[in-house]
This record gives sequence, structure tokens and C-alpha cells, in this order.
Amino acid sequence: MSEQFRSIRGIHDGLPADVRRWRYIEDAAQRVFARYGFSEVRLPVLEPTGLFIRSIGSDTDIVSKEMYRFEDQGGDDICLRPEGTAGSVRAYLQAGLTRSGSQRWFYIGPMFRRERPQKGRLRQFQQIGAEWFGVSGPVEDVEALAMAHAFLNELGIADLSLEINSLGCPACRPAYREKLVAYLQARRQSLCDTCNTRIEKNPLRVLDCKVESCQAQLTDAPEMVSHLCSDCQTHFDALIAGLEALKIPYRINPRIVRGLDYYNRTAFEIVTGKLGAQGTVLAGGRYDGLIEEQGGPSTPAIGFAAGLERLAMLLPDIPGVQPDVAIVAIGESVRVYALKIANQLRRGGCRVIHCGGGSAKRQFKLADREQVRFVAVVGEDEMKSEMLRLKDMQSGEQTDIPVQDAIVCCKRMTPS
RNA sequence: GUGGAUGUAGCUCAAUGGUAGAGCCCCGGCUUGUGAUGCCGGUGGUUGUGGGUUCGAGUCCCAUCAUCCACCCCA
Repeated sequence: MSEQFRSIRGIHDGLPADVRRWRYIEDAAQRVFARYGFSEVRLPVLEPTGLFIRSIGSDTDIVSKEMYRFEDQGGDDICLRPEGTAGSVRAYLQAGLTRSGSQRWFYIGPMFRRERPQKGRLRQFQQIGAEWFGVSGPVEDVEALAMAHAFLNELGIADLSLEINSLGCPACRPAYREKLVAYLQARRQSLCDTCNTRIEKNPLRVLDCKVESCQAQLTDAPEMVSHLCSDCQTHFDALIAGLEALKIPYRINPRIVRGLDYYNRTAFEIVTGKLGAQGTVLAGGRYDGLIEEQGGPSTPAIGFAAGLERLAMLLPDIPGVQPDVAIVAIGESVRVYALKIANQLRRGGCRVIHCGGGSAKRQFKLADREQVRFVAVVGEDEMKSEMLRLKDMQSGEQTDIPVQDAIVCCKRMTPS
């Protein structure tokens, strides 16, 4: 007795019921993103490790402890991509598109992060992401947000809320950061242990600490949105004006922080209360410095990514396609003939399953379980007369009709 | 990486430390070519895995693995 294999921890199978949801989501993304002029790209799952160290930042959890990283047989340091933006920028530069005007891309694919699995958090998960290169204005920020909003709207998911913030820019963030650190240091004693380490590592992170006693200390903490430089302020104001004009509901959340180093100015999240601790369903923001950081010309950009599995959890079951007709073959003598009939029906555009033979009862049970609308009985009589005995499984009525008529009948009853 | 909960048939769950069961599902049958309800029968388990305590462990103890939930972090 050999041991059965299991999928790797936190890496799950996409079974038919899952994939139906995924496809539903992907189809919505394709439709909506097309309306905004975005084109799909398919980028590598394996990338040089250095790409992420440079792009995301070596101090981040993602890079420092969550990457599937290894040396391949040729001695190259490579890893499974933990997110999609870094690779998109790499591809954008590699293809020499910096002088081709703004580029509007989207992608759908697996990402890998070696974290402890929990609800809405897998080690291999899928993201639907959009990246828009070469645009700097608040207009594009509004459009990107409107596109994200339209996408989720298309899915019909209720009770989502959009939260926005500005992270400032290299001109105003350092001064704000100093002010915040001073504020936090004055309250060191009252903050939790993790927050104390965050003061040096990533002080902004303290702002969204979940510990109540910490939040109590932060009621009048300085917020980035009230320390923006005039350019950032103008940008933020225009973003808000755009959202208002499009009547997209939003909430300014000064506590939104980005874990990844490359973000600046606009940052946003769309969250649900229905997924426990992993309620962020879509998140993104502006990353004006990343392309230059990767060695390209200074190029502004904005993007977002949505978690496919998280969205899927918010969707009801999606019914699979049902066959129109099941072939029930009676007797050995019609074996080959029944196969031909099945294909003839398929060529005519019907979805056909073949019940495989055996007793009529067995085959009817099978057909019933598949919830087909019709059963076409093929026996010696039918073979001789080139007819089918077509039974409507809902009404129980059955009639003998020519094969061609059966095709028409089955197709008409189940349109799509 | 840290903490908590849970692992018994394909699924949902039973079984005072004393022979592992039920329901559903699945397979076959209830005369010859007709399904959903009915009746009969059947397959299926080294109780996640490995140790230990005991005359005896599904049950108690330890370890390990997996799943779930939370922290951390993030989509």
C-alpha cells in the first residue's frame, strides 16, 4: 500500500466548482478592462531574485522571508514571483516601450508567497492586476480607480468599500516620517512590542496596528494626508474631485499603508468585512519611482491587483454547463452506431454525453444524475429506422423522431 | 515564524479504556428497452502518521503532518 500524495501545503487545486468562479471573474475582468483600453500580458512566473529585492525592498517581509527562492542547475538565483508589478516593469523596460506612449496592461496569473496559510491566504494564489505606465496625472488615478470599481461592480459583489489615502512623495514623506517617529517615540511605553520594532523598521505600519491599546495612543497621531506638499495635495484633491464626479463612493483612510517600498501618492484598498482578517480584496496605488529604480527613464505609473481566490469566496456557486442530451444505447449490436449518433448530435451543436451501455435502467440513472433535459434511446429498432426515441426527462414524454429533428429539438430547448 | 482548534468510510458524523457504526453517496439487483420516490443486497477503515502508557487505545500521553482560525504580513 503506497502513500498517497498531497498537494503542497497552502497550494490548492482548482476543481471544477472553483474554476467556474475563476472564469466568471476573469471574464468580467476581460470585459471591463477592455472598456478602458487595457491589454492582457502574460509574464514569467520565474524571475531573477534581484528584481524583487530591488523593486519591493529587501526589508519587506515578502522579500526577506516569503519568497520561494533557489539556485537553478546553472547557478542562477531565481524565484517564483511574489507579485506582478516588478515583473511588469521589467518586461516594459525589456521590450523598449518607454517611448511608445502610455501602456495599459493587465495580467491574470499565479503568485507565490511562503506564508502560513489561513482564510484567504494561500502560498500559491492568483492575482488579476492592472498596470498603467507613463501616466502621472490624477485623471489616470481616477480612471484606474473607476476601472477597479467597475470590475467589482460587474461581479455583483455587495458590501465593498473603497478606501483611499495619499502616501506623499520623496519631497514630503521624509519630514512627515520624522514627525511621526517623534510622536511614536514619546509613547513607546504604551505601544505593543511589535509596534516598538515597527518604529524603526516601518513607522507608518504602527498606524494600522490592530491592538486596541495602540490605537488608543494614536488618536491624534500626525497623518500623511495633512502633511502633503503642495503638489501632492493638488494631486490628491483632484483625485477626490474625480471620484465625486463619477459618484464612486470612497472613504479617506489615513491609516492605509503600503508594505511595498515602491508606492507613492495615491494608495487605495477595496475591502470586505466578510473574509475575516484577510478582507482586502483589491489594492494598489501609484509607483512613480519604480521604473527609474529598475534602471529605466523616470516614468510615472499606477496599478492595482485583486486576489482572485478572495473574490471567488464572495461569489455564489456558478452552475456548470449541462449536457443537452444523453445517449442510451440498448444492446451490443448498436454499440458503434450509438457512438456515431452521439457525434452527429455534437456536430449539430448539441452537448451530448454517452451513457456507455449496460442496462437501460443503469443508463437512465446516469442520465438523470447528469440532469440532462433529453435522453435519446438508440436500440436496434431505432438503428433500422434511423430514428431516435427522444424522451423529455422533465415531462416523461417520449417520441420517435428522425435524428435531424432531434438535433433541432435539443438545441432549441437549451439555448446559450 | 508564533498561538489556538480540529483530524474516524468518498461526504456529514456516532462509538462509559473492552469486537469500529449510522445516514448520505457509490455499485448491483427488484424478469426481456426507461430516471428522480420505494424494496433488497454489496464495495468501502492498519480511526492522519509514528512512538509511548495499559492485559487491552478511536478514546489517555508525546511527537509529527495536514486543515482551519488568529497574530505577523498581505491580494
